[in-house]
Amino acid sequence: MTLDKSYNPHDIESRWYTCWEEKGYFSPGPPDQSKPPYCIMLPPPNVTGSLHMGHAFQDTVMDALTRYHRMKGLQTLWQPGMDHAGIATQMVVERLINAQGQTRHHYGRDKFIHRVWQWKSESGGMISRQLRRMGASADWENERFTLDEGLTDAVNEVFVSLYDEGIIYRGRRLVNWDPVLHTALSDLEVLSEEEQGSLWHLRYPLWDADGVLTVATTRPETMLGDSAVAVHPDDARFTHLVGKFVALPLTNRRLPVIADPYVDPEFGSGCVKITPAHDFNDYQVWARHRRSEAMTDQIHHGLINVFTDDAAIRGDEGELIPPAYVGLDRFDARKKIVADLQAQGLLERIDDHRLKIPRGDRSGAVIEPYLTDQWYVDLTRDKCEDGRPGGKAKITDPAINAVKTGAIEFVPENWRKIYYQWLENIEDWCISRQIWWGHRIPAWYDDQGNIYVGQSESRVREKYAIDDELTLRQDDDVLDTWFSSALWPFSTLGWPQQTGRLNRFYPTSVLVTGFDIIFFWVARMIMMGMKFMGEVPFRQVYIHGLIRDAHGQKMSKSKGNVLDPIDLIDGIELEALVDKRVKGMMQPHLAEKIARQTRSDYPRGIPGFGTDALRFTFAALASNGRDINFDLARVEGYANFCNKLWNAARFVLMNVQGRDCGQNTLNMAFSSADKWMVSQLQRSALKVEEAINKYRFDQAAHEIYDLIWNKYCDWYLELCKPVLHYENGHHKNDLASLQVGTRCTLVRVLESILRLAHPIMPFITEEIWQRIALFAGKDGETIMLQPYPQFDADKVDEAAEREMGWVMQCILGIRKIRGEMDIAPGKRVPVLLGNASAMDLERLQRNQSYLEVLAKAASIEVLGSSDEPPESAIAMVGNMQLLIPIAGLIDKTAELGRLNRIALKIQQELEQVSKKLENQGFLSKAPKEVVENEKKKLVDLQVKKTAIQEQIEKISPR
RNA sequence: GGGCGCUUAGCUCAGCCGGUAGAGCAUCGCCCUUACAAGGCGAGGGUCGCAGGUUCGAUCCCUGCAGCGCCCACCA
Repeated sequence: MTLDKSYNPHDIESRWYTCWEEKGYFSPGPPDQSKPPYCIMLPPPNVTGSLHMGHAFQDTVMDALTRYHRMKGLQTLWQPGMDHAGIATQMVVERLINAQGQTRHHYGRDKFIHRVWQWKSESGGMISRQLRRMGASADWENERFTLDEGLTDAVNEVFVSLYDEGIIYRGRRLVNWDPVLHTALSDLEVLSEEEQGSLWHLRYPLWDADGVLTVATTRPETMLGDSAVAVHPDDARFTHLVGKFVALPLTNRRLPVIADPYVDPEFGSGCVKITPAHDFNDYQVWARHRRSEAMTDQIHHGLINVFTDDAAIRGDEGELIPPAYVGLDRFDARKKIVADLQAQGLLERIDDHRLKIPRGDRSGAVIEPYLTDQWYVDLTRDKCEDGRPGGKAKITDPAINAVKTGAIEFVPENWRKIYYQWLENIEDWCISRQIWWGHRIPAWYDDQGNIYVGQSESRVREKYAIDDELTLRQDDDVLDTWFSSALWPFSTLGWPQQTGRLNRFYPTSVLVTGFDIIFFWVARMIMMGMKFMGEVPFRQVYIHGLIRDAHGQKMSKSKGNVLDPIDLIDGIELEALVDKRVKGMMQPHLAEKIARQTRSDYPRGIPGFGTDALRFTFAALASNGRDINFDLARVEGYANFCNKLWNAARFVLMNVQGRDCGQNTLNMAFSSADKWMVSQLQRSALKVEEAINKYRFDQAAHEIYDLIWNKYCDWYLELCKPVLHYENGHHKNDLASLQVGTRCTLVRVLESILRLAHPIMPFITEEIWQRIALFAGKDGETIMLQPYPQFDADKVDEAAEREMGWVMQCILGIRKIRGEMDIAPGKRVPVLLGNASAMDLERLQRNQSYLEVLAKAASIEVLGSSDEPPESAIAMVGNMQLLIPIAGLIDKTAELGRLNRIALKIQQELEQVSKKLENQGFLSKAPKEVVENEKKKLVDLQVKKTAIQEQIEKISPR
């Protein structure tokens, strides 16, 4: 049972993960009714997806929380699963079959869906395998998929119930239409970017008079669907034309000139063409004027839709659309229309113009506002005046209140505001998609177009008493993927069945997610949770930042700066990394640049750091919810940290194996160092716990790092050495009696540290724990199920802390002189103590061996008040002087330089402090402790100053 | 147009209730000391974006400005 000479993450990680999973440690286990359960829902990744840095980070946080609470003894569930990701997945599979020269229409709906399922079973589970590599202790036995039977039941149940209540409705209006994917999208799936475009100034001739009215537009091709021209009511340039008509060029229609405050007189020509079927604003203007007398012609025409599903000019609007344009794609139509207008002298000019172009988030296609029938969730009840079916209050209200009342808490808090703003300005949610992969809308139609909504066709026939003779046809559309995601916190737990899991784990404890899906997902989960469970879906929402590269750039394929978490764990050769980064890159020059950059950034590829190092890095970088610049150097540093822990464990094992380390001894003696170490452990345990409770994983990680490296390794292990190896030193008798207590402390503190670090670094802590637990008097199958270290005030020992503080100051003082004087570390130096108090002498008595070993002191002599010390280098510990004689050891000039630097620093501080103390305002208004503190500082500095000054004089050449 | 955030060491970031600053990495010395050179010991490095204000005292609170970033929104 020894540890390998060096830390090798790879074999221990796969070994322990398999063991944990097989033994069922990830499942929640039996409930402890005395404590509340703890539950986290994994934000379901897309089945198409593979693990990226954002996931890896998020999973680290969730797993750390899960392991922490499990160790705290709570019944803990981390619910995993995957999302069917309708559009994304359909696109992936379509691309596959396109490569074989087929389209989904060759397959037909059923066969295509079958093909997608087949694809899912072949290559869908990659991300869950990768999650396991991250050490995720999720309840895999109950993994769910949004298209599972149970989840589909939940979706149908919710849909039907909201429909029956009038909250879901079907309506014909403008939607965001993706002409490439041929589907409607919700507002959220449309991203507007500023792009360079033009503003065309078009002349519309007056109908009954000479002259023209110039309209400015960014979309000249939609003019075929114009219904009016609008000006501002107060715009004196045009008041005489309001109520008159203009001729729509290229057609023989006349359009009314209307006045509407929507128009900005300052912009363009001050006249706007109103094209209600192709612009959301125009639609509203039109709606305001549709019943006016001027619009009489237009009522006859209705809304003129000029596009097909592909955004080409349509031919079925009769004579409204001139045949010359029919069938042209929108961008070709634009060119032809502009050219034709120009030929007729109706193009006044073209200005360069920057404008926002809406694009589909998946296809990148320019989105068209398009008039179609779609299904909506009503989120605006009290804002709309048209006659939608009645119902209760808006379902956004309880969602807003859940946060306002504090039932749900955002961490960090400021995301609340963003959440409110969005929910308060929301439009109805378009939930139907014209694709095949997803939950088919549970609505059926008869030949008359009547709508019947129910869980299934048979339920519908029953519910509406429809005869079997009557043919019903199910709606072809599927639901927005986010509709099913919105139900995730309760659908995965069994709803609509009232299962034990549902009762036990809903509401869940915390949702861990990125700010980018607050709207897509978080808000909708809260809405649906409040509606169907009558209770919040989670009590806290921890919002984390985005993972960027080391210099704050977003990671993206086209920038070639993407890191794959699995590569950081396993390592990757340079050539493989280059291949990966340029594969599928369309622009060759970009590929070349990325390849060059990659070769220079990672000349030897990326070494494998192991999962624990990666996880620790994520934890250490996770401060306060802001974006995270991921620096590879940090992982390297934390891999070294793992190695440090590993070697510390080796040291401990070497010293406790086969020896008495206190398992059977009752009355052990403990040294001050032992007590100090135990005391430090308490303080750290408290800080780590507080940090985790605040989601400050950076603070938790730093505390653990500091405890292990600085306190345990650098100080405590070194302090143990004189005791453990006393045979080689003096003070034999004193130290021998401490050996058992030291071994005991050594191994027990290590064992506690492992438990403390386990939520962040599960693998290395388990591996070591298995080897040392027995020596620490622990048994158990796994560290995973051991109790988390708890702060114990009784084990805080302030006396020991003071004493060790003194010891450390002595050691540091001597080391400082040694370091700055370049005295070889192996060389022992004599040390003299001047001006030592009785307390100093007592402490020396108890701790002399530490000074001898850790500071490499050859001898320690106490000077009497009348003794004249030799020329020495000096360091101060309180009022006591540590002196190292110069003779033969130290360069006098160098020591003088050092002393002068110290003197200067003291002088500066002294001036600051005395200035403060001379300030009457400070003395009278500052709190007493602060003043006292400054006074004490002043005295200390003066003592130090005098001693240093004397020393300078003493060794100065005269 | 509205909202949010950021600016601290060469780099990446902490910094609580206001008492004039810390970490990791990088840099520079000295060391292969029997856990660890993936290491040890030591050192240097900051006008806390700028300008005001409040205060005995401001990196911290307030106001303004500059720069950077993000989110939302219907100027054709």
